[in-house]
Amino acid sequence: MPNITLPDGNVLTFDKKVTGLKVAEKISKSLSKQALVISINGQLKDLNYEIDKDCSIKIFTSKDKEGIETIRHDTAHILAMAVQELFPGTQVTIGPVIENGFYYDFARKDSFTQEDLLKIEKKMQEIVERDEPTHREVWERDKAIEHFKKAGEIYKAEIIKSIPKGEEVSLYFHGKWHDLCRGPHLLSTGKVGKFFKLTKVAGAYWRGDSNNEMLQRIYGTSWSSQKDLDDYLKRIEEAEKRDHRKLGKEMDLFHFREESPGSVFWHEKGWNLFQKLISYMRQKQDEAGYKEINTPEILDRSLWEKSGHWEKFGANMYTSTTPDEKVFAIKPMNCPGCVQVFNQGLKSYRDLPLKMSEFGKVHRYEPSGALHGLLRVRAFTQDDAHIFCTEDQITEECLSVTNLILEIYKDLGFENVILKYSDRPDLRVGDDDVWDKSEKALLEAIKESKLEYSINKGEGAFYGPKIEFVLRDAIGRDWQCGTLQVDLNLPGRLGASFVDKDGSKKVPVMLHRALFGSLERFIGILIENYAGKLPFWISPLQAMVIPVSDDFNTYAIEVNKKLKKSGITSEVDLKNHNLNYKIREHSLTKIPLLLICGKKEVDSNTVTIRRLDSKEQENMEIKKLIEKFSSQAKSPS
RNA sequence: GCCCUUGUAGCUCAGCUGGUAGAGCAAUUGAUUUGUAAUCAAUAGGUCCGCGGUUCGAAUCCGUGCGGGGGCACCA
Repeated sequence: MPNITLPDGNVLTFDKKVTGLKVAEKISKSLSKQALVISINGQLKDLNYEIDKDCSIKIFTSKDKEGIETIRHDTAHILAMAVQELFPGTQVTIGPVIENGFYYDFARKDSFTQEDLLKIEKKMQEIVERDEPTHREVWERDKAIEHFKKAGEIYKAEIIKSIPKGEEVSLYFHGKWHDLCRGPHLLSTGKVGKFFKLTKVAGAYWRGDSNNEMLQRIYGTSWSSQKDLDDYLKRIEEAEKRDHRKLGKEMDLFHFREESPGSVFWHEKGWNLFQKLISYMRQKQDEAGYKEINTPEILDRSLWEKSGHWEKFGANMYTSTTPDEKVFAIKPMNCPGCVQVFNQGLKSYRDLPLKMSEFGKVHRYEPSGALHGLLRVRAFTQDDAHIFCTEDQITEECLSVTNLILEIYKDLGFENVILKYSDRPDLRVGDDDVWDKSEKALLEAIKESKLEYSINKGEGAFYGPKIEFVLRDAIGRDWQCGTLQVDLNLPGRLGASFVDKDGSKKVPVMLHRALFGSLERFIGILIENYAGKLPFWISPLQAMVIPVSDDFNTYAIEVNKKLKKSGITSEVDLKNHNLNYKIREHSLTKIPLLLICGKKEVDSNTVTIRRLDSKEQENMEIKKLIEKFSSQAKSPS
C-alpha cells in the first residue's frame, strides 16, 4: 500500500506496488510520455522500478539535468552496443556521461577511423529504431565475474572485482546486449531519440593511469531535440572561431615554429599588447607597494639543490653545461632568485611586509603532448611576486593580493571569478600547528573577500596551502590564472631571515603570488574572451588612418603623426587599394578605429570614424578625436 | 610521454588508384585615384617537413625522426 509523495506535497496512494511510469500516468498523460527517469527518496531509479513502500518521488524529463544525463548515459550504451555489433571482439570498459555528452572506452586491436565513426553512428540509429526494451538484473558477484570473463570481457570483470563488497552488481539489458551498469536507464533504446553525434576518437589510459594500456575512447554528444543538438554544434563552431591560435595568425600577433616548440615568437603587434599589459601591471603594483626586481635566468645547480627544485622539479628543468663543465639550470620558477635578493643585506622586522615583484621569464620542459598555443608553453613570463612577512601578517597580505587580482581582472573585463582553495597534502613539510595557522589565515582572507570558493582537499603545495583564481570568460569557459601560496618552507631552506623586535633572527613567511599567472597564457585567454576584438586601451594597433585616394596622403600622414604624438597606437595605410578593400582588410585584423580622410575631411579638418563591427560613420574634428581617444588609449587606473 | 590524426607557395587549400606540382588570396610590377567589407592585368614564387627504403620512376607506398591538431597522462 505505498503512499507516494509528489514534489508539490500531494500524496498518491496505490493498493499494490507500482512502477514510476504508472505513477507518471496517474499524474498526467503528457508527463508519462515525457518521463525519462525517477528519483525515489532522492535516489535515481529506472521508470519501471517497482515502488512498494511509502516514499517521495520526482519524475524527470528532458528539461531536467537528470533527464538529459540519462539520455546521454543511454546513448553511451547504444554506442557500445553498436560497436560490438559492428566489431565483434571489441571489449567494452566504461562509458560515463560528461559535460554536454558522453564517451565510451573500448579495447580493440585495430583503431577506429573517422569512417568507422559514421558507420557506428548509423548502427546506433538502427538500434534506436529497433527500440530494444531495457531490463535490469541483479547478479551474484562471482557469477557476474565468471560471466564476463567467459565472454572475453576482461575489463568488465576487473570492474566488478573493484566494486565494494555489499554493493549490488547490476546488469542492464537492452534486448540481448547487456552491460554492467549502475543505471538508471531509459525504458527502451527508442527513448533516446536521434539527436546525437559522435564527435571524436582519442586514446585514454585504462583507469586513467599512464602505466596502464591505452584504450580507444569515442566521444559523443546527445540531446533531446534537433534544435539543442544544432545549438550545441553551433556553440562549438563559435568557440573554434575564437581560437587564439587562429586569431593570433590573422591578427599578426605571434607565431610558433619547429625550432622551439612551445616558445612564442612575438610579432610587433603581439609584443605591443604584451608590453601594454606589463606597463599596466607595473602601475598597479607600484600603487600596491611592490618593488620590482629582476633575477638571472640561469643559476648554478647548487642553488636548485638547496631549494629542493633539483629533486622535486628536475624532470621539468632545462639545464646547461658550460665549456668548463659547470652545470646551470634555466630557472623554472623565480622564487629562489628572489630569495637571494631578500638575503642581500640585513632585513629588519620593520622592512616587512616586503613585496618584491618580477616579470620573470621561466622555462619548463613540459611534455610535448601538453603544449597548446599560448595556453600551455615551455617558456613564459610570470607576473610573479614574493611577499616576505611575519605569520601575523599573512591574512592581511593575502587579502590585499586577492583585492589586487580582482581589480585587475575587472579592468580586463572579467568580473566572474571563482576561488579554489587547496589545503595540506599528505606529502608535506612543516609542523601541523604551522599548517593550522597558515590554512586559517588563508581561509580568513578568502572569507573576507566574499567570493565563491570550492575546496580541493589535499591539493596544496608541499610547502603550504594555496588559492587558485579561476575566471569565467564571455562564453562560459573557466580559466585558471592567478595563484597565491603560503610558503613556510623555502625561506628557511634558502637561509632567509630578519631581525625581530627582540633582536633575534627569525625566518620570514613567503607568499608566492601571480596575478595573470603567465602573460602568454593570459593573452591567449584575452584573445578568446574578446574573439580578437580587444578593448581599445589594450589593442596593439588602435587606429588606422585611411586616405580615400592618394590625393589625401599628406593629410592622412599628418593625422597619423598627431595621433601617435597623443599616445594612440596608429598607422596610416598608403597602399594603392580602394577604400572598400582597406576597410575589409583592417576590419579583419580587428583594428578598433578606422579613420577615413577624403576631400570632405581635409576641407573641414576632420576624419570620418568607422568603428570595428559598426557601419556607422561619425565625422569628428581632429582635436576632438585626439581629446576623446587619447584618454581612452591609457590603461584604466 | 602515450593513442589517433596531420605536414604541398607567405596564408587557405586542390593534386583519384605511383609518371618529378596547381588554384585563390597575399607579394612584386603596371594600369586605375577609388567614399565605407575583395578594381583589373602581368610577373615572380615550391628540397611537396627531414632522413632512409621499395620502385625504371615517390608529394603519392613503407619505415623512422621532427613539428602541428584532437584526446589521455602531466600542469610545481
